[in-house]
Amino acid sequence: MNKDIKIVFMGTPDFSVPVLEALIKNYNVIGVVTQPDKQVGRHGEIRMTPVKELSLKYNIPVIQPERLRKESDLVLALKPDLIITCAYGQIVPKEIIDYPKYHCINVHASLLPRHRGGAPIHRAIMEGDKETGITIMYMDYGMDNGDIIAQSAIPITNEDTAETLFEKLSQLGATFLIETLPQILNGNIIPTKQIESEATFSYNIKPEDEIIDFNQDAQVVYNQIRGLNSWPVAYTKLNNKRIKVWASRVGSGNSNCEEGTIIKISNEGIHVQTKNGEIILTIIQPEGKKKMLARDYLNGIQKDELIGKRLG
RNA sequence: CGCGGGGUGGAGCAGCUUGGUAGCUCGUCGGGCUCAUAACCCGAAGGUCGUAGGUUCAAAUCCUUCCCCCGCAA
Repeated sequence: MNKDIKIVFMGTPDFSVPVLEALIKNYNVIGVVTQPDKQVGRHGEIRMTPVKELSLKYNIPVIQPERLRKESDLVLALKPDLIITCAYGQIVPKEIIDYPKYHCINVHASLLPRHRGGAPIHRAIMEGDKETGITIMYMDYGMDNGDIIAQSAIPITNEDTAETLFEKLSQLGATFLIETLPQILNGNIIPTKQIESEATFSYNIKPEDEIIDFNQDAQVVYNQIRGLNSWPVAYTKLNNKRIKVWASRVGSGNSNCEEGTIIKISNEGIHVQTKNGEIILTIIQPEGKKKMLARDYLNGIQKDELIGKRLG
């Protein structure tokens, strides 16, 4: 392996970890850039990013600029020959992109130019895509718009959730990068431009994206629920209290009730009317409770009072 | 000291205000009905009510300590 090429890795969440680990094992990673540690949880503990944790384990120096734009010299001081980014979370400034001899390479979790942006995995499922994949590309100054080096596609099954797809893609990202990197370094690959007219953006999940809209087809509701599992999890409201919905199934029942109405309860869960049929909520989490089978939830309440109620 | 909900047999809950035989819906086990069943009927096992202390003749219930789980906000 090419141990004399000095690589700087930039990444932040769990998704980036397998990619970084693969790099560390095969190449010479001289530094890691990740987001600053931040307060998290109820007690305001400070937690380091998953990428930082891994870096410390391998004794690799970590840089955590608050604003990379203003602290880019910290990165340049490492004199990287190659920079690899993967879900870093900040815009990489021009002076960094232009610096390394072997350029900046980004590992992105979609088949670009589809799903540029910060939430490609969630949105691929929410939009009902049948396939997605990993794109390895040269970074340019815009958002995920650089030239494509290589792509690897995988199917999205109807049972995939954001979590299962995250897992698959982050493993694929790692192996595919290691597989592709030698050819990149040898100059054996001719990058291709992205077709701008086919570009779509997958913005980060906004709070309102988490609210279940029953006024859509059951499959769309289903896609939303699995697309937000296991983070941040879709929710609706019952009696003005939040209920997260972790899992659901498109049922075969139907009624002429208004969308969002609970039309039936069964061993399987809570049947709710959508625009074109029912969705069965199977795993839920009422405010203040742990997540549980809808069936268990139903054991603890007066079932009759639920039928006919509206969610949302 | 950011706001709030909660810890009761294996699961989900009620009971706590107005202290005094442990309740409900499931699950499990046994039996019955049935061609059959996740359905129905009968029966059984299983809980020192998160922890420590206090008040009381008596505490799941009232007071205090601590531990743990969770929702929101950041």
